Order: sequence, then C-alpha cells, then structure tokens
Amino acid sequence: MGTPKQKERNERMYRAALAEFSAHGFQQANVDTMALNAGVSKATFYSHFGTKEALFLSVFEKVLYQAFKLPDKPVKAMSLEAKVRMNMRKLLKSIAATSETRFFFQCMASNSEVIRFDLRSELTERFTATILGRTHEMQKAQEDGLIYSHLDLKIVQQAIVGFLLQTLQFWFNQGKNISIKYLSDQITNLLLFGMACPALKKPKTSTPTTCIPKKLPSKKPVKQQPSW
Amino acid sequence: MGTPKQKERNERMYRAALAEFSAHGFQQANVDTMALNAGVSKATFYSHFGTKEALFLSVFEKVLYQAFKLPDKPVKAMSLEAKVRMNMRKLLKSIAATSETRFFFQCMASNSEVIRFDLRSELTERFTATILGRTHEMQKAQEDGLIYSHLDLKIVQQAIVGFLLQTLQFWFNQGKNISIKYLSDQITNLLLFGMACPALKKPKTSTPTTCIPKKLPSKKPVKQQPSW
Amino acid sequence: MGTPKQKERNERMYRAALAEFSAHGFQQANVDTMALNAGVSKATFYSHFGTKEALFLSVFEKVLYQAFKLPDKPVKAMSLEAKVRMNMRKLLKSIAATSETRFFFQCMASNSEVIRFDLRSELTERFTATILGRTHEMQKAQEDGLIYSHLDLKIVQQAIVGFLLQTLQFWFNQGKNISIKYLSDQITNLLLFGMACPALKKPKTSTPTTCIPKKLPSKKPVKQQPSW
Amino acid sequence: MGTPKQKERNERMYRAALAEFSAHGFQQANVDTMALNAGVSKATFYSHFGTKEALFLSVFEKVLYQAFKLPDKPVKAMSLEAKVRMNMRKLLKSIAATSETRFFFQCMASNSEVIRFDLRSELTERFTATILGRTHEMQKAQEDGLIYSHLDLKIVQQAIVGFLLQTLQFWFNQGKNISIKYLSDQITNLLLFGMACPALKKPKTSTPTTCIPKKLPSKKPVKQQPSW
DNA sequence: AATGAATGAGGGTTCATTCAT
DNA sequence: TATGAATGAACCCTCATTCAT
Repeated sequence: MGTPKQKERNERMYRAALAEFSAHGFQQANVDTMALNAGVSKATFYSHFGTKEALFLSVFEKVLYQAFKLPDKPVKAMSLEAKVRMNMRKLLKSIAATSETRFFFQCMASNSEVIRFDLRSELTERFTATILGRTHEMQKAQEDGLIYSHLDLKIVQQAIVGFLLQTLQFWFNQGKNISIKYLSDQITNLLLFGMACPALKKPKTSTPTTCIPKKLPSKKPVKQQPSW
Repeated sequence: MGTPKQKERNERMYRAALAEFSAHGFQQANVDTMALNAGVSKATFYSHFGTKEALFLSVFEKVLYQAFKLPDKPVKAMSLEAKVRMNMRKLLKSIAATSETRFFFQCMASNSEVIRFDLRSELTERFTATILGRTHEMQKAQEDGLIYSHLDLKIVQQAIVGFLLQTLQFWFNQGKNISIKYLSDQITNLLLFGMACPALKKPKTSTPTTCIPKKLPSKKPVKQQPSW
Repeated sequence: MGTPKQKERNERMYRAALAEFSAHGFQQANVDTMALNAGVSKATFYSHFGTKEALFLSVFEKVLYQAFKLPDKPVKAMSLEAKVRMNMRKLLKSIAATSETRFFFQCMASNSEVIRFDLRSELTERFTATILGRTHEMQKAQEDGLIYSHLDLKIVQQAIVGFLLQTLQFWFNQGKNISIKYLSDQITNLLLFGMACPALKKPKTSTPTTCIPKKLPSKKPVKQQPSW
Repeated sequence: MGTPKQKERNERMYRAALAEFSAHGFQQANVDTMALNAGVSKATFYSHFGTKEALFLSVFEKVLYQAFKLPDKPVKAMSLEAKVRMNMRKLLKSIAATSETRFFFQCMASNSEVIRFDLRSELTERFTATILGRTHEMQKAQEDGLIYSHLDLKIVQQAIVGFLLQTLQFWFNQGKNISIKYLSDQITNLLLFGMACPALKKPKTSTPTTCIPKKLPSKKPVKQQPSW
C-alpha cells in the first residue's frame, strides 16, 4: 500500500532491521545502524513502528511467515526416514544459506520476553513442520505406529528445535567446515534412531527384536499424563 | 585466605552476580543491581574483577567447576540405557533445583563472544560427561558397539546440550508443570532410541532386528570423513 | 547551513567548551559543565563531536584558525624592529583581551598527546608568523642579514612561543598589573637585542655604545615602573 | 629519623611518586601506580602525606631543593657570555639527563593551582640563578652595565624559564635528535644577543658593528647541522 | 510523511580517600 | 605503623525515543 518508492523503502528498512537483529539480537541491535543501512532516518523507523520492540516483532513475524513457510500440502507418501532425511537437508541448507539464520538463533536462544509466546510456539511448529509435518500429521504418524508411542510430541518438537539450534551454532562456530550433508545426516540418524545400538553383541537369543520395545513399554510414560 | 567476613562478602557478591547474570544475560545485567543486592559498592566488584566481562567469566567458571563437577570415577558397570536414564534424571533434577540454571541457558544460548571458546567446550564436555561419561569413555562405548558407529560423537554431544537447553527452557516457560522424571525419560528415550519405530510395517518377518541396522549401513557416513 | 537557532546553539556550545577547556585543560574539563553552560544536553555534545577529544580538537582548530589568523599579506616595508615591536603589542593585546588565552596556554603547555602534532606546529607557526612573518619570510630576513645567520629559525620559533607563554602566565598570575605595552616592549627588546650590553669591555672607543642603545633610549621603559 | 628500613622505604616512595608525577603531571598521576612501584600500599602514602596534593608538594620541594641546588658561591670572574654559555650547557645537560626533567615541565607548564606561588617563584629563581646567578647578582651585573639597563630582570627571568621549557619540550618531541650543545648555544646566543643583526642598515660607521659579531663567529654553530 | 537534531536516563569504569585489622 | 579492602563521587559515553521543521 503505497507508491513503489515507499515499497522499496519499506523493503530496505525490513532488510536492515533483519540484518541488525540477526547480527546482534534484540537488546544489542542498534536502531541507528538500521537507519543508516536502510538509508532512512531513525525517526522514520519510529514513525512506522513506534518502538524498537514493535519493530522487532514486526520483523520476526514477517520472517516467520515468509521465510519459513509451512509446507503447502502434506508431504507425499514416503517412508518416515526418507522424508525426514530429505527435509532435514533442505532445511539445513536453507538456514545455512540465508542471513535470517542468526536472527532465529538469537530469537529462539534468547529467552527474552520480547517474543510473544504465540510467536515462539509458532516458530517451533514451523521448524518441526518443515521436517516432520504439522502437529496433526505427527500425531497421525504416531497413531500409525511410525513414531514411538511412548514419546510426547511436544517434547519431541522442543528437542528437535534444541538440537538444530545447538548444532547449527556449533556449525557456525566451527567456521562451517562441516558439510551440510554430513551434518544433516548425523542429525537425522540420531533423531530417528537414537544413539544406542540395539543388537548388542549377543543377538543369539531367540527374540532379540524386543530388545528395544521390550524395554520401553514398561517405561512408556503414555499414561503418565502431564498436568498441562 | 580471607577472614570469615570477607568470605561471606565474596559469597554474597558471587550470588548476586550469578542471580543478575542469570536473570538478564551478560549485556543486560546491571552491575549496580549486583552491588545493591550483594550489599557492597559497585567499586568493590570492580576492584575484585576489573571488568564486567572478567566478573562474568569468573562467575561462569565457578559455576562450571563447582556446580557441574565431573563424575569422580567412571560410572560402574551398568547398561548404557540404565546409566543414561539415571544420570539424565540426576542432572535434570539438579539443574531444575538450582538458581544457576537460567544462568547457563543465558550463557550457552547467547552466542555472545564473551564466553571463551574453551569454557563453552568445557561446559559441553561436563554436561555430556555427566550423562554419558567423558569423551574417551564415549569413544570406548562406541568401539564396544554400544553406540552406533555411524554417529559423530561431537555432534552427539551438541545434540545432548541442545536437547537439555531447549527442553528446560520449555519446562521453565511452562511454569515447571511437567515432572522432571517425565521430562527426563522423554529425553532419554529420544536420545537413546530415536523417534522412529523400527518394527512397524513388517514385524512379521523373522529377523526384524535388522530393521534399523539394515537401513543405516548404507547411509553410514563413517567413511565420509569431515574436513575437521 | 543551519537555522539561526542552530547557529546560535552551536555558538553557545563552542563558547562553553572553550571556556571549560581554557579553565581546566583537557583532562579536567567536564563535559557536563559545558552542557550546562551551553544550555544543551550532554548528549548533544556527543552527537555533534563524538568524543571529548574530538570536541577538543574541534575547538582548538576553530580558535586556531579564527582567533589567530595569519597575516593576510606580508607586512609592508618596515624595519625589523618596528615591525616586531608593533606586532608584539598587537598580539599581546589581543591575547590579553580574549578569553581564549588560557586555552592556548593549557594546550601548548600541556604536552598531552591529545593535540595532534600538526596542530601544535601550526600554532607555533601562527604565533611566530604574527610577530615575524611566516617561516619563509623569516628565512628571507635571515638571508638579507636582518636576523643573525647563526640562529636556527626553528629554535627561535620555539623560543618565542616559550617566551610568550611564560611571560603571559606570569602576567596572569600577577593579576595583570603590568601594562601590556611595558611587557610587550620588554619582550621585544630582549628578543631582538638580547640582554648582553655589547660595548662593555671596550668603552674607550668613541661611539660604539650607541649601536643598540641608540634605538632603545626612546623606548626604554625604565622609568615606567610597574606597580609590583 | 627512622630505621634504615624506613629510610629506604621513604626513598622508594619518593622515587615512585617523582616518576609518576613526571610522567603524567599532577592530575593524571595515579597513586595506585606509585604504590605499586614503591612496593608499599597506597594507604601508606596517605598515612605519610595525607592527600595527593600534599604528596605532590612534598616531592616538588624535595626535587627543588635537592636536584636544583643554588650555586654555592658566586660564580667566579668570567665574562657574562662565557658564564652563561657554560652554565646553560651544564643546566641543559643535567636536565636532559635526569628523569626529573619532565616533572618540572609538567609542574611549570601546567598552570594548575596545585603549586603554591612561592614554590613557583623559587623554581624560577633557581633556574635563572643556575645560569646567571641569584637575583642580586643579576642586579649587580645590570648596574655594572653588563646587562642592558632597559631590561626588567623579572621578565628576563621569565624569559629564561620560557626558553628552556619550550625548547626542551621541543627537544623531547623531536626524539632528542638535536645535540644538547647545539641547543644550548642557540639559546645562549638568542638570550644574550637577540636575533636582530645590528650592523645592517647602517654599516657605514667604522667599527661598532663588530661588537657582537666579533664574539660570535668563533662559536657560530652554523656548520653543526642538526640531524633533523 | 520524513527527518535532523536533541535528550533523559542510565551504564561501565576510575580513583582519591577511608577504614578495619 | 602498615595495609588490604572498600567505597562515594564522578566521568565519559550510549541509545531509544521525541520534537520541530
């Protein structure tokens, strides 16, 4: 809504704000710098957004809904593993390639109260949806027996996000010396199959398949409904 | 070294600094507030530590080496699962009980350059060591076939830290309504066995134990040596 | 460039800064005081100049180039003595009349590294140029035999500055009880002819004593007793 | 008064304070640094001297009365020129060689109110006495016709101090590339004979012009090119 | 609507001086 | 007496926000 000139100006402001927030997080981001890089005055930012916090939320939402689009349609038929492996690579590749990456690290990592809870949840949803489908799809997969029934999907989602954030931070700190493919496969393997080797040296016994399920059912906290 | 009075004063300073850093992170932590809460002057902090950054590192190290002691001796014979399950509960319980928790979230979560790389690494080491033993013990376990050989232990360590940070943050944000035991078991299960149910589609065949190994060998990135 | 209001504000800032620096030197000058006296906020000073040092240099340069303008054109034909005597009086009178004086004493006297070497040199050049003409004019005068050929002009310049600074400081400390004219003539005489009476050992000759005294008697301020 | 231990301690304190004041002047001198370099506690300085200012004055006086002793007896019979030339060299050499030098530059140069007026005057007296004899000796010389009768001796004294301070500061800033002898002779020549060549406009008279040049040629350091 | 300029409210740091031992 | 430790009072500088044009 506005002349092309205004649109272009808005775009510059958005990019400058995103870059600054991504580089320094919310508190340390400098509105002066944004204004400088956007080629507009600081007052323009304030007349548009009112406060730094409102500006941040605006950028956050825009990134959330534009950069991390939810998959348009349920991912087509595919084994869980193949799907996760593919999506994980895609996601990591896209994250690694875009300047928005650090922005989300900062946002998620900082437990600043700046980000409204709904946005934080939304981000978690989108991250995991990109990999495993939306929550209801995950529930379906769990009902279909593709995902261990003893797992609490909410916690799985948190774990995935934590896993990604930490690993990517590690990746950044390493100077990106690790290939995305390698990293992605490592994460996928660990996420899907865990670290414990099941068939451990003495598979001689008759029914080793139970090695994992056997142990787990007893611990399945499925009934142990959390109070929330 | 130091009179009881001094010791007590130092303790107050330490606690005040820890509380402030934990509550607000490094940049937003206010030395005035610390001084006020410790009942000493701001200058006292500066004469003890020189700079805010040095103060932070000092607190960080103290927490690291005192609150997260490495296990004195290799954990005794015990199945991997039992060990992890037990240690994970212990660690989560201890973290959840102490005020230092948020501190470490802030410290690890913020990718501020304030924390020296060695301290960051040390923290990762200690977190994982508490759960799985030190790095060389993990290597031994991998050689013994307890841990999938296709996993990169460095990434596993990052994953553990990421799991813990994110889920604990979630736990905090939820108002601690989830029981530590439940949370701990969820994480343990996911970490050890992943989320993919192995025997699901074709449990009829005789040797389903291979269900996981079978898939993995082909993808095992074991040979795919990373460049670092 | 700037509304009259801004111009006036800048002028107030300049005067306040000059006054404060002049009164206390660089290190002890207080930006708060300047802001108070200028009727602006401290932040205004910083948004204009960036740092205290930059502010200082800015004031220094402005004083240098505005208060101590180089003579527009070579002083017209005139005996060296007449020229020096006249210019010295002018300079001393102007220095004595303006509030910038102490400023320059502080600046030159303090060997603080704050003043860039070029500015220091420039000040020396301007001080001496006001009295004796620019360096190349002095060289010409030396070549023409007006100035002793055995003198190193660089050192002469330093000596003049030192002489002026010290004498003026003395003058200030005395509460300005000495007339500028008297002071100026004293300095001129000493600078031009030194202190050693030439004709002393061989007063037998007929008229040699007149070589210098001849010029001086008319100006000798011997009777003009200062009040101290 | 005190054990040798105490004496030695006092000496260390004196030296450390002198070094610090010399290096940074009064305001910027740091009592912590002095204490560190003296190997005593800061509190010791304060219990000895009460305040930083008292400490400064104490050091100043000690330097004044110990390092710049007045000549024991009237300089023996000697031409004014020879005497000044010799003493100037001695003084400059001694100043250039000792660490107290900068101290006095700072002290004299800064018109800080810290130095009591009497001490400032005393310093002037001692500086000039070293070169020209005490005030009453100068008066005698003036009465004897050795010094121009039109000169105000107080101003001559200021001039000497100004010459010395400024040229030595110049000397320091130049990295001491100029030889002391050269510098000393330049100052001496300027002080004794001024800069104006006398015989220039009216060289018609028979011999008086030689009065000054005659003396100088032998000492003219014209060929002694400084290295800068 | 856009902006250049101004600013209030701090924040980290320093240091002469004091105090308790 | 000597001192280690503590501190109050500044000081320089920053920055989100506002205002006049």
